[in-house]
Amino acid sequence: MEKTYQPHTIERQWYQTWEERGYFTPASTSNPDGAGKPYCMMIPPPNVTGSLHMGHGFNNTVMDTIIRYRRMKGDDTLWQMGTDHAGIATQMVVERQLALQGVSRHDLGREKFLDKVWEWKEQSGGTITRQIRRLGSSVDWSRERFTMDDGLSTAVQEAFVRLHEDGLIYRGKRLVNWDPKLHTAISDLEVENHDEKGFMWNLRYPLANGATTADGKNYLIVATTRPETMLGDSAVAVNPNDERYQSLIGKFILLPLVNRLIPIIADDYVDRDFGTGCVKITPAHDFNDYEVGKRHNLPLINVLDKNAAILATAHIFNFDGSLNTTENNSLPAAYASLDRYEARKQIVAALEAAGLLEKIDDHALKVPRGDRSGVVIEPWLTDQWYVSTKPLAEPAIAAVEDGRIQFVPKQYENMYFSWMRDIQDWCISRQLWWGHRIPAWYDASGKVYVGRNEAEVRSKHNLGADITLNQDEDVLDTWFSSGLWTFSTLGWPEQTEFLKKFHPTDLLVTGFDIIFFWVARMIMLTMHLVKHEDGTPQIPFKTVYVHGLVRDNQGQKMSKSKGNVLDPLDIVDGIDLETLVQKRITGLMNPKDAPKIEKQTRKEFPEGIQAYGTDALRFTFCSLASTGRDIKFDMGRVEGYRNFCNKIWNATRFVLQQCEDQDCAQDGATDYELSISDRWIISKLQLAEKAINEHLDTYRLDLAAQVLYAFVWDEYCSWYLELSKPIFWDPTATDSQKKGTRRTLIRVLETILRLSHPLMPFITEEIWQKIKSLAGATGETIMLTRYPEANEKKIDPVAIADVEWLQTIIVNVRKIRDDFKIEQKKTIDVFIKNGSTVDFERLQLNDRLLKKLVGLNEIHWLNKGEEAPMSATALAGQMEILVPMAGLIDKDAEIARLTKESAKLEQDIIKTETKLSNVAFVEKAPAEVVANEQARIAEHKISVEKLREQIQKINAL
RNA sequence: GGGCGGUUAGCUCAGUUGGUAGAGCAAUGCCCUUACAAGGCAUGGGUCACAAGUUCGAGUCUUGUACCGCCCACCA
Repeated sequence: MEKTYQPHTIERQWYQTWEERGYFTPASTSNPDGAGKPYCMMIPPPNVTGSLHMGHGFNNTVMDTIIRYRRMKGDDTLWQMGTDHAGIATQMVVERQLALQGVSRHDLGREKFLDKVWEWKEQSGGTITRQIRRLGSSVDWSRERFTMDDGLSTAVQEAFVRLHEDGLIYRGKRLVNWDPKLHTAISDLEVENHDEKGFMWNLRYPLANGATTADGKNYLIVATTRPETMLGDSAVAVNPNDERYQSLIGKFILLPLVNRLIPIIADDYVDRDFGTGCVKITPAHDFNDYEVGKRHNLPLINVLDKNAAILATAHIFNFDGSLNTTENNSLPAAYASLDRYEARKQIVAALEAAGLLEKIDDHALKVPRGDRSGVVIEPWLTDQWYVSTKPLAEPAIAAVEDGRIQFVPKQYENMYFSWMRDIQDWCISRQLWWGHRIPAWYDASGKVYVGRNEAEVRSKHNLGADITLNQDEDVLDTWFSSGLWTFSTLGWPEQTEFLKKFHPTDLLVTGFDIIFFWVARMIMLTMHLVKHEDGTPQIPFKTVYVHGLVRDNQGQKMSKSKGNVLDPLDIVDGIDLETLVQKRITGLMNPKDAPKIEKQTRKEFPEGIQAYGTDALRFTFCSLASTGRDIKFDMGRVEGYRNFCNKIWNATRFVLQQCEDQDCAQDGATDYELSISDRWIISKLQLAEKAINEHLDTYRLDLAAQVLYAFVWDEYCSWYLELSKPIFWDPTATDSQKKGTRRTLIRVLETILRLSHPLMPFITEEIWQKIKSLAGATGETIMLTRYPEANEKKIDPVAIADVEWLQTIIVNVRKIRDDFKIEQKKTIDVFIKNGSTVDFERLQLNDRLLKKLVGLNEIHWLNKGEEAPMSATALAGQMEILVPMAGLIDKDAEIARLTKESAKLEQDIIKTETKLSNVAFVEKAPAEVVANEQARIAEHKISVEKLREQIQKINAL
C-alpha cells in the first residue's frame, strides 16, 4: 500500500465496478424472494442542464449515506434518479445563447426553438449525472427519468385531466404576477419581495360636480407608490366609518389627466389612520384593489401591455370576465407605449404642472421581483389556468397532523401548516415554450375542451373533423410535473410492480427552500391522484428530512456574483489557483466584480484547493449535517477528515504488517486467546455500533460521524493499536495470544470499514477488498455486506475497567515525563504505593505492556510500610504512582506541580462542601446524586492530604 | 405585523429524560518512537447573550430583553 492515502487512485474504478455489476438496483431485482422490506427514496430532480453545486453535494451525501445504510441493513432499496426540464431556467439559458447570435426565440418559431432546447439538453444533460456519480451516489441508473420523457409526460397529462374532471383545475381571467421581461405569468412563490427605497406620492384628486370636503377643499388627497397606475383608477375608497368623508361617499372624482368620473366608495379595507384615509383603487393593477373592486363591482381598467408599457387605449373588463364596453377607455396619448417608469416620471410631472402634486415622501417598500428575471413583477389581468388548492390542502394538512408524514426536524411542520392553511390557488400556466403543453383545445369560439389528446377531445365532445381545434399555447409550471415525481417515476398511471412495491416512498431529503414549491405540492397532488387498493389516499413519502443551505465560511450564501462559489468536485479533485480564479470570474453578470472576486479568491486560497477526495468531502457534509440549520462550509473540516481517511489508511498498513500471511484465527479453530485489550476494544466497538445505528436511524449523521471518528481515531488507533504492539514485540508472548490479537485487529478493522461505508464508500471498499480474506469476510463488495450491529454480550465490563486503569497509569507517567522533560528514550523506574490487591493483580498482568508503552525500566510494588525514594507523584485514586526524582526531577518544579494539583482539588472540595451543607440538597436530591458527591469529596480529601505530605517531604530535603 | 430558528472555547459546532461543560480546527510545549509529521504525547482556553422565575440543583424548563438569521403577510 501507498504510504499515504491517495483518493484519486482509488475512487475512479470502484464506482464503475459497482454500477456495472448492478449493485445499485434493488435486491429484489436479482433475488425476488430473499429481499428485505422495500425502502425507496427519490432524488430531488436537479435541472437537467445544470451542474453540481454544494447543495447537491450535501443533499446527495445525506441520501447516499442513508440508502447505503438501509441497503446494508438488508432492505430492498430503490433510490431513483431523474432530472427536471426546469422550464423557465432552461429556456432562459437557450434564449441567452441564441441572443449571442442575435436570434430570438420568436425568430425561430416554436418548433425550431424547441429543437434547440432539446439539442442543449442532449449536449449538457449528462453533466450533472456524471458529477453525481463522482460523489459515489448509489442510484439505480437503469431507472433514470426525465420530467419530459414519454412516460412522465403521459403522467402529467393524466394528472391534469383528472384534476380538471374533478373540478380542481379551472381557467380564469384574474390578476396574476406577470413578468414583463419573460412575458409569462408566475406563481406567488416565484415572486421575491425585496426591501427597496422609493417614494410616496401624495396626489390631489379633484372632486366633481362642485363637491367639497368638510374643511372646504375641492379635492381629496390620495397617496400612492405607483402614480402611473392612476390611469387605471376606477374609484377612490374611504373607510365607511370615517366621519370626515361621510358626505362624499357616492360622489365622484374627476380623475386627472384621464378626465374620467370615478366614484368615491366606502370599504373596510381602508385604514382611516393611514395618510389621509383616502385610497385610489386600481383593480387591474393591484391585488388589494382587485379585491375591493370585486366587492364593489368596479370595472377592471387595464392600462399596461405585456411589457408593462402604457397602452394607447385601456382594456376594460368586468369581474365576470366580460369586456366592458360602457366605460370610456381612452387614455392620454402622451403616455402611449411609454415604459411604466418613464410614464411615471411624465405623469408626476404633468400632475405637478397641474398643481395636483401635494408632496413626495421617502418611503421604504417591498418590491416584488421575479426570482428568475429579477425585474419588477406587475399584477396583470390575463387568462390563466389554476389549481384549486383549498380542497387539496385539507387532506395534505391532515396527513402531517396525524403523523402519516413526519418532518425531520419537526419545526418545519409549522412552516408547512402556516402556508397550507392560508394557501392561495396555484397559477400553473406559463407563457413559455419549453415544458408540458397544456392538454386543452379551443374551438373557433374560444370554447375550451380538456382531454388527453385531440382525438379524445373530439370523440368525447362529438366534434367533427370540420371543427378546427387549437391546442393551448401555454405550458405547465415545472413544479406541476415535479409534484408528481414520486409516483410518475414509478410508472403511474399504470399500476406497475414498482409502483405497488415502492410507493409510498420512505424518505425525501430536501432543502427547506423548496418545502412550498415542491414538498407541499407533492403531498397535495399525490394524495388526490394516487390511492391504495381500498381507495384511501397514498402519501408520497413517510418522512421528510429537511436540511439547511450550504453557505460559505462567512455564512454568506454562495453565488456566482459574490464569487464565493465552491464546486464540490474542485474539493474532490483539487484545483490550482489560476484555474479557480478564472472559473470564478468568467461569465459574471456584472464583469466589474471580477477584480474584487479575484483578490478575495487569491487571499482565501493562496495555494488553490488540494484534492481531498470524495470520502473526505462526504464525511465533512455528514459531520456538518446537524438538523435544522444552515451549514457554514469550512475547508479546515475537509482537511481534517482527509486526514481521518489517511489515519484509517495507515492503521490498515499496520494491521496488514501484523496480519498478512499470518494465521488470524479465521478458520474456526479456537486456539487463540483474547487479551484484556482485545476484549476492551471489542466492548468499545459494540458501544460505537449501538450509537451509530441509533444516530443513523434518527438521521443524525453528524453524531454518527462524530462517534465513528472518535472510535476509530481515539480508541482503535491511539489506544488499541498501541496496546497491541507490545504483544507482537514481546518474545515471551504466546502464539495463541498473538493470534488472538491479530484476530481482533483485523476483525475490528473490517467492522470499522462496514460501519464507515455509508459515509465513506470508496476508501472503505478499497481497503475492505485488501483485508476481507484475512478478516474472514466473504462477498464481492462491502456494499452488500451486513451493517454491524451491537452484541451486548460482547461488552466486557472487567476489560473496560482494566484498560481504564491502565490508561490512568500510562497517562500519569506520560504527564510526569512531559512535565519534567524526561527524554523519550530514557527508561525510568516507577514505584506503586498504596495499591489494592486488584491493582496488584492488574500490575502483574500488564507489567510488560506498561514497560513498553511508557518506557519503564522496572515497576516496583511497595508493600505496606515500604518507602520509595524521593519521587514525583501522581495519584490514581488511592494508588500512588511514583517516579524517582534522582537526577531527573527538579525539586521546586515538583512542588509547584503538586501545589497546583492540590489547589484544583481543594477548590472542588469547597464547592462540593457548600452543596452538601445545603440541607435542602441532601434531603431532596436523589440519594445516588448525594452519595456521588460525598464519595468524591472523600476521595479528594485523601488526595489532598497525600499531596500535602508529599510537598512537605520534598521541602524537607 | 405574525411565526420559526440561533446566541456555548479564538473559529465551526455537539450537548439525548435538569445532576461537576464536550469535539474538530486553531494555539502552546516536547518529539522524525519501526501504521501515519495528513503524525505522536502533553498543555492552555468557557459568568453557556442578558435579566428574572421554577427547582435542592438550570447550558438544558418558564417569562422577558438584546442582537443575528430565515419564512410568511403587508398600509395605499
